[in-house]
Amino acid sequence: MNIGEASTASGVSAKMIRYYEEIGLVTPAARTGNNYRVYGEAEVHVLRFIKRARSLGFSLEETETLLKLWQDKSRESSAVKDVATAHIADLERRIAEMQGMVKTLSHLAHCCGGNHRPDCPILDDLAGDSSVAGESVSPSGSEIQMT
Amino acid sequence: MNIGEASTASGVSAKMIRYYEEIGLVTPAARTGNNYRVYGEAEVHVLRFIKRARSLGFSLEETETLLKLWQDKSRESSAVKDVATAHIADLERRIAEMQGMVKTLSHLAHCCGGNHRPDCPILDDLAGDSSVAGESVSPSGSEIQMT
DNA sequence: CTTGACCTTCCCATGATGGGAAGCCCTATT
DNA sequence: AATAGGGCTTCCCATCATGGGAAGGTCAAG
Repeated sequence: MNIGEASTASGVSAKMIRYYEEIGLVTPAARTGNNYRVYGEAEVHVLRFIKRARSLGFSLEETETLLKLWQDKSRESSAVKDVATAHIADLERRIAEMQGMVKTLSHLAHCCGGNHRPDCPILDDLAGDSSVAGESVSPSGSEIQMT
Repeated sequence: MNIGEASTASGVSAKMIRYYEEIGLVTPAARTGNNYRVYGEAEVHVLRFIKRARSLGFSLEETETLLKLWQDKSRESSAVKDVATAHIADLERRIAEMQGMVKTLSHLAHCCGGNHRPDCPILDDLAGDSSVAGESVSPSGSEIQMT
């Protein structure tokens, strides 16, 4: 199997397969006489593993750890679970961060007329004129209506 | 005000202030005889605007748009609202994507013993052996399809 | 006049991926 | 056989926003 076929079979682009080899994530592929990389089912399986880990948001570094654990038949499942748990925590942190942005922005957008007139609470907030609800949408009072 | 003071006053690192100038996000600062950049309140205000926009997750490109709208006294608030609304949609898309990952991972982590034994549903999933709970959580790919 | 804290520009690195050029190799069609 | 095409190789560059650090100029205080 050439790199193109391995790419199709694994869903990983040829560019990335070469890159993963370069950074040592996968072991260098064997070469044919014409210097083409050649792959077998085992290699494609590894590439699909990486693809799946990436699609779950694991970094290449985490993916490498998981890959090694996968290949280590005497691993302890707790080691895998630790990696996953840490990643979940990181995802949740980032989700919360973005949800905070959405909350603030939704509030500001709600307060913005979105019409032909120039006055805009969104710009006011960005400019620091937090007469609207600067710094994280004050939960209690300040239901300011402006149009 | 030198760049260091402007940095402290705005919360934007000196490195980033120079970079913003380089890419044309802010107008080049005036220079003193010794070639030092010099800043006034207006410039610091702009930097704080950028800082705030960045903290709400706007890209530098979006920030530039917002900055121009801010400085355009005859803007229509709808233009601002459009930028914000698009950004909210993008954030929500990314949040949903990450929540999908968390959902899958939480399920897998829940199923994983996390003990000294090697068998691990997390690795099984990554390896494609989705004998774990009949792949109801993630039908092979928590990626969001865009078209 | 030295020391240290600024400032300047310039280059490099990150993470993960894509784009593209130059050149070699193989196969199929003329 | 010659040529066209597609696939492979390596190498360099770009992204996005930020930081690190070197080499050297400048200024104020001791």
